[in-house]
Order: sequence, then C-alpha cells, then structure tokens
Amino acid sequence: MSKRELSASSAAGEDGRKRARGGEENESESGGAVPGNGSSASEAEAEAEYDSQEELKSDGEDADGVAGVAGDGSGDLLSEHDYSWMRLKPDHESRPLWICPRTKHIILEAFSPIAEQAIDFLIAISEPVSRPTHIHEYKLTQFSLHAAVSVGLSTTDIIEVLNRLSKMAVPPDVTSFITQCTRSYGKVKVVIKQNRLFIESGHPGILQTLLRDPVIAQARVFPDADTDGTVSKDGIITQRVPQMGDITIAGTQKPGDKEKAAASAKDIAATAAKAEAGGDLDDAVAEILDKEDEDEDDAEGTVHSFEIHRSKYEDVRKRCNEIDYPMIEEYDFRNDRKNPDLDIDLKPVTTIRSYQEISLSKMFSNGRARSGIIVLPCGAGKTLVGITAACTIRKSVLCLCTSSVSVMQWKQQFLRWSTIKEEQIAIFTSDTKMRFQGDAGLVITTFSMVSNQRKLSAESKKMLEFLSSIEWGLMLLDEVHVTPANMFRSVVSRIPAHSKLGLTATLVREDNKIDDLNFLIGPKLYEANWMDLANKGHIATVQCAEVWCDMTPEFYKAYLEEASKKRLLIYVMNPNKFRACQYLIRFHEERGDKIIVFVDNVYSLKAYAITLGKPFIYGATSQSERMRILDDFQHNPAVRTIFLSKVGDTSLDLPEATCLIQVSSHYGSRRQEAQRLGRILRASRRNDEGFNAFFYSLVSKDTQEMVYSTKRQQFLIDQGYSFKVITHLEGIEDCRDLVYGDLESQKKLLHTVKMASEADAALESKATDGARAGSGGAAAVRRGAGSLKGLSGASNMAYMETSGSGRRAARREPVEHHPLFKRQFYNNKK
DNA sequence: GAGCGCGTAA
DNA sequence: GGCGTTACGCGCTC
Repeated sequence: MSKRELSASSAAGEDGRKRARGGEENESESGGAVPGNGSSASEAEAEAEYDSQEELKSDGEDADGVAGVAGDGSGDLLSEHDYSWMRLKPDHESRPLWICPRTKHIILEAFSPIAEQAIDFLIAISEPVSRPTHIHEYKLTQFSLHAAVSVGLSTTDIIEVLNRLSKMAVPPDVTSFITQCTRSYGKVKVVIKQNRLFIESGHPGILQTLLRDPVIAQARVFPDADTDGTVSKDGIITQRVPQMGDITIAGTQKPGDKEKAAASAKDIAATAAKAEAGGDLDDAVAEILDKEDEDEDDAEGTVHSFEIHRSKYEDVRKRCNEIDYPMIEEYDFRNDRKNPDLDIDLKPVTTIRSYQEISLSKMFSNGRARSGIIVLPCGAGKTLVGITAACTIRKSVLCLCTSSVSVMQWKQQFLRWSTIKEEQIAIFTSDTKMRFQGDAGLVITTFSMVSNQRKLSAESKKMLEFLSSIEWGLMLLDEVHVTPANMFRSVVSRIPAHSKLGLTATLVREDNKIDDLNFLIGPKLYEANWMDLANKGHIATVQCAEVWCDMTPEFYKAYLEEASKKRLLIYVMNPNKFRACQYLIRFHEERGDKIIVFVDNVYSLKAYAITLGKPFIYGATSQSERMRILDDFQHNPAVRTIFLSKVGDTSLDLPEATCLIQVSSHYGSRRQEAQRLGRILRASRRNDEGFNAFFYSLVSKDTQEMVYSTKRQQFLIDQGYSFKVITHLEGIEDCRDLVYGDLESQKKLLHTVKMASEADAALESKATDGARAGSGGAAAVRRGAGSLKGLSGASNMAYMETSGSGRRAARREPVEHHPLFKRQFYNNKK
C-alpha cells in the first residue's frame, strides 16, 4: 500500500466530512449573506464531535490500511476484501481514477487537471452515484455500458480509455464485466413497420436464441402471406437493409454529432496522453471512429426479424434485458419514406446551449434517433431539448405531460422556438380536444388522458383510436420519472412510437421502479451535473441551509405524548420554527428577494400565512385566485412573499423568486426537495454579479423531521450541493416583535394545534366505522412507548452524517455508496 | 364554468 | 409493502 493511496483516500474522507458538517466550503464564498452563525457555535460543536470521531477512525485506518487488508471485525464490506494485489502505476499521480474490482465503482479525483475530460468519458460509460466537490463516484452498470455502446464506444475503447485514466491497471473482473455487458448490445433491435412491432437482428442465430425463451416465444406473431421479404421455415423474415446517411441536429452548425462525440473522446485522449507525456492515444481514438463506421449490422446487407404482439412489448423488452440481449430502439427517420414529414424547424434565432447539444448528440450519434432519457435540472431548458429533437426527426410528435398546465406551456414553447404553425398542433386534454391539420402534426396531451382505460367520453375514445393509429416518429415524455407508475406505464407499449425521449430533472423515485425506465423508455443518455451548470451560469447558484429550530419545552412534551400521526402538526407548528420563518422572510425581504415559502400541510400553511399576513395558494385555491396571486408576486413590488403548498412543487414558473423557505415537506421525498429547489434555479437575476439564491429548510430539532430532512437532501448532495447547518439565526433574539414571543401565546398555539388534530381525528372516526376507532384508542398507549424509541432512532439518523449511526443508516440510504465512501460518510465505528 | 366523485400518484 | 395526506386529471351534473 503506497503512501499516495492513503493520502488520496484521506482526500475522499475530507470531502465526506465536509458534507457531514454541512459543507463549509460554501461559506467562504457566500459573501456572508446567510444570516446565521453556523460557522461559530454549531461548527464548534460539530468540530469537537468530529475530532473525537476522527481519532477513532484514523486509528482504524492506520491499522488496516485504506484498502482494508485485514478485517477489523466490524463486518464492514470494505474490510472483507483485500485489494493489496492491485499495483499503482508509477505515474499514478497524474491519473485521476480509482476502480473497485468488486463493485465496479469508479472514483474520480475531481481536482485532477484532466477531471473535466474524464467526467465526459465517465458520464458516457457509467452512472453518476454522487458528485460532491472533490471526489466523484460513478458506477459501471449493465445499463450504463449499454448506453456507452449505443453512443458508439466499443468494448476495447472503454477498457482502453479507462486504463489510461486509472491509477492502476483495470482489474480483470472489471474488464470481463465490460466485455460481457457490451458484447451482445446492439445485436437486437425493435422496429415498427406498418404499426407492427418486429424484433430485428443481423444474425438469425440470435433470433432463434431469443425464440427459445418462453416469454419471448409467447409474444410472437407468426408471419402471414402479406409479409414483405422472404420467410424461412422457422418463420423468420429476411429483408434487405436500406442505406443510411449523415444527419444534422437542428440548431447546430456542424453536420452531425459524430464529430462532436469524437471531439470529446479526442479531448479525453489528448489530455490523458499529455498527462502521460506521449502515448498512442490519438491512434486509439482514430480507431474508435473507424470502428464506429464499420460496426453497423447493416454491413451484411440483410436483416432478419420476427413480429411480436404490441401488448407484450414491455414483457419482451424486459426479458431481453434480463437474458443479456438488450433490445435497442433506434429510428432511422431519414430513410422513413412511408410516414409523412412534419414541417417543423427551429427558428433561425433559436440557439441551443452546449450541454443541450451534447445531450442530443447522444440521442442522434449514429444518424438515427435512439430512445432514451435525458436528465437536466429544472430551468436548464429541457423543453428546448425536446423541441430540437422533434425538429431533427421531423415526423409526427406525441408529447406527454403530467398536467394540463404544462400541456399549455409545451405548446407555447413549441410556438416560441420552432416554426411549427398553430394549426399543426393539437391539444388533447379533458376540456380541449382538437386535431391537427395535414397528415403529420404534433399532439400534446397528458399521461392520464392516454392511460385512462376506464370510462372514456366518446370523444376521447375516438381521439385515442386516432392516436394509436398513427406511427409516431417521436414520443416526448415530460417528467419521465412518473412513467413507471402502474397506470402510466402501459402507454409506451399501447401507442406506437419509433423513438421515445424522456425528459426529467429528477430521475429518482422513493419506490424501486426507477430502473424500469430502462426497458420502458431506454437508457439514460445524458445527465447534467447541477453544480456544473450553475458554475457556468446556466442556472442560478444556490446557498442551501438547514435551519435547526429547537422545540419549545411545551411542544416537545406534546410531541412525545402524541401518537405518530399527530406529531407532524406539532413539529411543523413549533413556535421557534414560526419565528425563524418570520425572521428569514423579514431578512430576505429587506434584501429585495422574492420569497416562496413551502408548507406541505394545509392546516399549517393557512396558519403560517394568515399569522404572517401573506398570500397563499393550495389545492383548493381557484384558478383565477391563483393567477391573481402569482401575478401580484411577479409584478407587484409590495408582494414579496407567497406561501405555497405542494401545488408549487412542479411546473410553476416564477423567474422572480430568489429565496425558498421550506417549512414542511413530504417525508423523505428527494424528488420534491430537488423540484422545489428547481423553482429558483431559473432566477432571472442569476447572472448578476455575486448573485445567490437561497434555499432554507426549517427543521424542528430532535424530531422525526430530521430523519426526513437528511434523506431528502441526498439527491441534491449527489448533485454537488452542500447544506450548511444553522443552529442559531443571528440577531433573532433582538427582534422583539416576532410572533409567539411569550409563553402565553405559545401555550395558546399548542392548544389550538391539539384541538385541530383532535378535530381531525374525530372527523375521521366519524367517517370510518366504530371498530376502527376503538382499536385506535387501545393502541394509543403502546404508540406512546413506541414514540420514544422512534425518537432515539430519529436523532441518530439526524446526526447520521456527523456522528455516525452505523451501517443500519447506511442501508436505508437511497444511494448505495461504495464502502470506501461509506466509511467516510458514516464513520463506522468499531 | 363551478363543483362533485372517482381514481391515481407521490 | 403500506402508511396518510394532498393534489390533480377526468367525466359528469347542474
């Protein structure tokens, strides 16, 4: 074990600890705009805690070495594996990657001079797991490697570039994993002809292999007399393949993206070569390109296929993934003479940003449209990516949104950025059902409109028939992370589309269905790093802070006494939280910020907004009232703060907002946290000198809320954000006029809250039958006991990243960190 | 076109 | 695997 390895690992550790303490690196550059003194009191506390931890840990590290040569008896995965056989290259210092042979995790030193190029490459071949400031973590997966092949990288390219960037030779396990995952990719395709689905391959043997699988065989449709091409004895169809040419992505100057992809590959290579002081990488890259050209299945001139039932599409595609013959969905739209062209182009003035171009180049890199998912932060122009894809394919487009509001927004955006005419667009929602003119067009609709199988109005039924009769060139799926939902997922197989493009900012769900997107839509083609775009000025930079509000003794007592479901109201209505909220609003209003306050719970929302005298919007607010409040917020300088419930989580476009305060939220939803942050990323002032947007989460200390808060932040932390912990808002005690300043009013508030939750409970027991109410009463005592237990668990979780609650917490983590990192993040003790 | 019931998502 | 709350879309009625 070399010294270097140890020192690099402590760099990783440092990063982990920075995260743990709320990422103080942001403070130095924040310009002191956050009104907390998190750097003094809280930090000192945390520091002391962490120092003692540090001693424990460094002992362990010295004893068994970072690579875990000897077990430390804790059962830590890391310690059970001996990596000491891996030898560092002599010039490993100039190479930025570590590769774990067992878990296929790749760790990047983000401070390396060639980090940026390495990132381009890693994004292409692996999944980002976590990307905080100094150390990034990626993971090689089956799907990420499929995606790599689909953008034109070959097995040897991947291994070779990886080898150049790595501090040690690529371990044999990793090499064979890459080989295994890339070998069969691209051999099987799904194509749509005359609205029917065919499984296609250049190798008839592969089709026979597939047909031996019961799931696939069951989905099969046998060819009839009308079938084009020759049909063999076993019913496999053979046809000649049309030739293909180059394409241009709309809105880009350069012809095609092959060059683009090549350019970035070349960059990586060139820099790696430079770091290496002379190498033959340029040749290797040239080779990559050559290969890309000859790697087409079509070289053989014939292609073989069999048909499957459309209804079985999802099953078959899933099965193919499982048996390692992933089906790729590519649309050779340039040679599609059968389907009518859509007259659409980007307007000449429309320009797309570099990362939008790169993400699209992943989609079109071989001259065809490849189905998949592009992940861009809110405000980074996802819509324009979708529109550009439509302008490149130039066939009929079906655009699916989650709400009717975003349906209208998509329509406006299409009209704004492209040359499409109003009459070519059809809106299909519950209150607008139109058709487009001509034989090709754009339909914008909602997921529920096309997935709803239950009672349909006659008009909708006809419309739905129309939708499934068209061979769509492109299906755009906005907020694609909703697609795996039971009702929504069926649309992708029911409506035939030659290619599908999913867009989202938050490719996370709290259930385990997110992986289903791999066979429902396709691989993740591109994922932008939020921090990265912020640094380049495309989205606003945000200071994130978690404000810890002490519970008042009375509220805390009530919290402990209450059954778990009533607790929420108590910690949300905590008077100290009220005061913190009021204080922050005042502070930011004086700075000239426009503030959105999110309160998830409707009762609390009203209580907060009315007490503080601010307008609020929630589900029951009428459409006209919403418009009025939002309009006021944007244009009336006197209205600086609005309160929103969950209504404001998605697709509200408020470019004026520069500050967010989160008072209550939906459990541990990472998606909600990220999407709320997204509300301020497009702040119109983002490019002002030294501009920062602010994101505060108010958390009642030592309650369940702390657990959720930690979990919620995970997505943003993985995107490189760091949360500063503020335990005390500076100057809050000098504000004598804050609400609930005296014990009397606090008690009154507590009483009101208790009454409210009892009223709710009463309402409920009246609604349900007596049996249920009775059992609830009997359980109350036990719940009280359970609450204490839950409490201690809660505080452990809350301090998870600072004092380490051990592996149990780690297991609950949505993101599986590499053991090397777990060690740093969670500080496993012996 | 507002309001209700239903089903659904997270 | 479900908890509980909130929001929303759809189709229908008045």
